[in-house]
Amino acid sequence: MISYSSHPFVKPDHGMASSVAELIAEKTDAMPAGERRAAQALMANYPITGLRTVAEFSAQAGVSPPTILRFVSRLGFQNYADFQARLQNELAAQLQSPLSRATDGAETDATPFVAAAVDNVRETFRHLTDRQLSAIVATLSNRRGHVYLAGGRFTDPVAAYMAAHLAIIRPGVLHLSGQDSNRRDRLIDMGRNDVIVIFDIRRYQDSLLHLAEAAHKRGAQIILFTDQWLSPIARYARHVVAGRTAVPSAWDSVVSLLVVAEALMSELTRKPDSDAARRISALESLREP
Amino acid sequence: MISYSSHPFVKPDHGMASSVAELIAEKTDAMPAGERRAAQALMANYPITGLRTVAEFSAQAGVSPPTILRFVSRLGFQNYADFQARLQNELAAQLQSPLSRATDGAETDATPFVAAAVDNVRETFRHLTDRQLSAIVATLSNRRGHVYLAGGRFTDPVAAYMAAHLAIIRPGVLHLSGQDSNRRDRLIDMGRNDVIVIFDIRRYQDSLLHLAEAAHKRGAQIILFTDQWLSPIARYARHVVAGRTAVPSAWDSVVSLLVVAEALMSELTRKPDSDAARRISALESLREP
DNA sequence: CCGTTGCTGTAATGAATGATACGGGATTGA
DNA sequence: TCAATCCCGTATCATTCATTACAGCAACGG
Repeated sequence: MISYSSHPFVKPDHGMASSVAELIAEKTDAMPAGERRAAQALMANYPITGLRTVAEFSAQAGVSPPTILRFVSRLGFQNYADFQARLQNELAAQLQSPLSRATDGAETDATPFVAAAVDNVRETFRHLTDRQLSAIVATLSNRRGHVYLAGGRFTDPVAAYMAAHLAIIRPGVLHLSGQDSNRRDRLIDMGRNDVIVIFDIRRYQDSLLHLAEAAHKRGAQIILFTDQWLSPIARYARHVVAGRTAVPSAWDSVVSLLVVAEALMSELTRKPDSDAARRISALESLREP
Repeated sequence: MISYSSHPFVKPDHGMASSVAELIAEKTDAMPAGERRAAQALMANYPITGLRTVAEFSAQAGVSPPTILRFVSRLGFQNYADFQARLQNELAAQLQSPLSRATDGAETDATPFVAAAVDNVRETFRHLTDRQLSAIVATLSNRRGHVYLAGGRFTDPVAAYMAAHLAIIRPGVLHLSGQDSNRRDRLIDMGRNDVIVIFDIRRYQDSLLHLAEAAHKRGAQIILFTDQWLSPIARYARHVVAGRTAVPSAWDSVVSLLVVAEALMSELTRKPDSDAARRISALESLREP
């Protein structure tokens, strides 16, 4: 497919070690395990952790205080104070010119892949109206029937993810996992009040089409998550979410579909007539004692 | 409207002033001369000066150390440590979403949720170096052992998604689904050449920690996908991917972790010494005839 | 002009921090 | 498998830090 660069994950290279972050990136390979944990903890929320005390730093990294000191020493600093001074100077310089950094980040994304994924999400939501989303939320709120979820080869995990949340928010949620037999058996229970959420992106799977067809004949409402070229299931679907899936990769991306699913779960939980909060606390009390 | 769920960095409110800067603006008029000089010095390059020691702060303001402490006390803080903690928390919150301001000026995103998700993805990759990603790709390329994948309550689908792709790219891929017994049984097979990919975001699950611990003891390399607050598994991990998961929702978002996983799969497939292309076509010919 | 009040700096103290020496334990190579 | 090396954590030390007490000083009102 498209090869944007001979080197993987290319980012703009600012020369060598102009910042502590780059210094760490260079040397982290040649570090022992403990110091590498320190580096990872620091990079996880850079540079705040480095501004705290050695004890706090070490606690967050899960290592002993001396390991932190060895870590800064390996980076080339004479003592912890010098290290912190360097971080503070970087921070000061960064805070003084927030605009230049903001435009830097906004224009050139980390990698072509990330840029494409972000574009996909934005574009997906640009083509989704609030009315559509609200309608789907309303459909999923209907307590008079069950909600079934199913997906294809690569989208079934997305269905499972959505089912995991939905099962907490409301009762009667069932994830129809991979096996066709399992799906067929559940079909006989489907009726007019039921909803089935199907994820199907290219290459569209016949088994899902058959499932949708059968569910449709039984009167179930179909919510379809597909790509921008629309699965044939769209013919039977009550609601269609068309997400952008193209990325510079050999594989398609389901990120945009996942964001839509998460946004729906968020709204569903926020809904006034939803007793999600009560169910969550009830489930937690069931789990702990 | 928006309920930012319980958050490690959320701190007690010291009145109606939302930030220390506003607090100073309110009270600076009613201050004695020396303390006012302290306030001015702090505001001159906020908040760096407040993060230094009392002695340095006092030197920069041209007053004595006790004056700094009286200044802090007048702001309502009980001691200097509380004051610095508050400043650090503000800074952390500000650094966590530096791009949101940039998107404010440009195009406003469809919903706060989408904006947060996009920021999360960008921020996650800003903290991930090329070298880290390449190292993970290299680790996952090692054919001399197996690759196991496991996840928590909501992240297990992400593990499954990654496993679905990885199983096509290379042999020896195994998704350790939910059941602990299943996981325990597989542990005895793990050795020095094996890799285990674990997804664990808050609330961190003990079962995953035990799994990681055991795998680590057996010499397996751990690749950890977690949130920015770092699962305790980070202690045992060879590689740590710290994704941003905070969104204006009752649930956390795994979108950033998914994007990282997809980016890794993309690179892994593109790799020159990967026979992914051959495997893909071979598998397709197995399915169709 | 003097007494009072309030602000500020110097000095001393106890706590907490960064730094170091040492021994156990894991890892690596032969 | 064994030995050498390196790594890491516990315990300890010296230092620095924040904090408090106290005295000098200026400002203000009587």
